[in-house]
Amino acid sequence: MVRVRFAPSPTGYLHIGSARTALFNWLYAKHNNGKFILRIEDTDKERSKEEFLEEILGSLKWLFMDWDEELTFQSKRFDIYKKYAEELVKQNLAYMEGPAIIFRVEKEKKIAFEDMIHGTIEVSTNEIKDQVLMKSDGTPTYNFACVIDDAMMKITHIIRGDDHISNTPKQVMLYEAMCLPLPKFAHIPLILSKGGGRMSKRHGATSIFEYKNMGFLPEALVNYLSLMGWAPGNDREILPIEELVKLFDVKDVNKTGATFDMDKLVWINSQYIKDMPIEKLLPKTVEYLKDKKVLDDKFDEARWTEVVKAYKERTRTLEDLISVYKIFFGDTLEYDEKATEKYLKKPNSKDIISKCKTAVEGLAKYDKHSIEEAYRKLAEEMKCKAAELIHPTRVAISGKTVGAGLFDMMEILGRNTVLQRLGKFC
RNA sequence: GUCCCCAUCGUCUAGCCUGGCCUAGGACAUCAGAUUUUCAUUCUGACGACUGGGGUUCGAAUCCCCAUGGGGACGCCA
Repeated sequence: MVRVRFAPSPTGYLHIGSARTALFNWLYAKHNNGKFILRIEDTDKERSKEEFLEEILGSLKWLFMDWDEELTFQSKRFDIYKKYAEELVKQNLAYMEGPAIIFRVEKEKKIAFEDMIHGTIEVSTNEIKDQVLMKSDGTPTYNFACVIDDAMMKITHIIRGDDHISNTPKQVMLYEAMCLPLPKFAHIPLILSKGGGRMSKRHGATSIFEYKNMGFLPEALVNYLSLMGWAPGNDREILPIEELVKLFDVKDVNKTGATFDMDKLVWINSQYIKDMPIEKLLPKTVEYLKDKKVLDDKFDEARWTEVVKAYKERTRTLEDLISVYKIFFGDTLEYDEKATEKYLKKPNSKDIISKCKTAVEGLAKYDKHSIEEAYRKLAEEMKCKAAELIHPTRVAISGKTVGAGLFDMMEILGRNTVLQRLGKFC
């Protein structure tokens, strides 16, 4: 039975890199019908905060990563670590230095381990100095607690970032000293930021919830993250999570660091928005607008449904929908300056708009087909292209040159609003 | 500095293990065309890479070595 773990330290929020590590663990567990377990590495009392834990768990849930079994907190296991450390002292494999307990490293030895991604990695113990196991304050060090916990939790595969490669020989020594069974290791490449160097708080947004805030769908983020250091083959890129579970194998993860590319994430997000059925997408848009405090008492679900249908093809992030909401539910419109200049302030603009207005007023039936028909007819009468009517109308009723199909927009807005907005430019 | 890891288009990657099918495939981005009432949609096309040098071999992106470049680790942080 495969048992993997994700072991965050609640000293900060969950960022892209850790989320990807968690995802690879989760995918590996699901693919093998194994368990995905969470261990909270909160040995640093000063820096560990409850709110960070909440944020980390919330982020994992948002990304569909459910975990098995109860959370393990290292802070509750100090006496266990101490017992193991004292045993090592008894065997003379470690020694006391004041209240601290330190592991004795024998020189001139080779420590080798098998990595599922990198193959054999070998290091001389000459590179490793004696290792602190228990600190003077009675808390265990990372490398020590990690080994004991992984063994006690019967973790079979340790999938973690490349940056832990140099910790591994130290841990292997401890496994051997305590006669604990060695798990399999897989060190996955780090995610790098644009300027080179690992993703960090300094380089752009890294908290998972920030991506939520920017209007990304968790489905899209999971999909994108899975493609950082791994590829399913057959040139496939858009894969639902079930498909990822089916195809993922940690052996196929590559060794090279991957640079995070926002453009591609945005593109994947747009694909998810475009292809998501309206029933599924709608609640997500509503929740997003609520979170953003954009949704107000003018909201009308039936109308919003029509809006989303009309716009989803060209929506890249949920954030795009904020300005769209304002067009359909706001009182005052924000006009794009260049657009007004081009379409509403020309000498003949007033004439065009008032003719359009008259045409809309004269409509027996108000729906997109009738409106279109009227516009085409009017263009014919005016001996001009329909586009010459359409562009000014679009700017007048939405403030923008871009958007969904004009006649869809007009139908959704309703005759009164359209007339009122056109009236401003006659 | 020492040790470790890595090296295919600007970016993510396929191919590498098991050398020939690679005049190196796909995607994002960029640019150009087409369609559309607009484009932030869609479709076409263009641009664009095996880091360098040595081997091994009839043959190397693929195997080996060196150099270079990038990343990581060297905490009583995790």
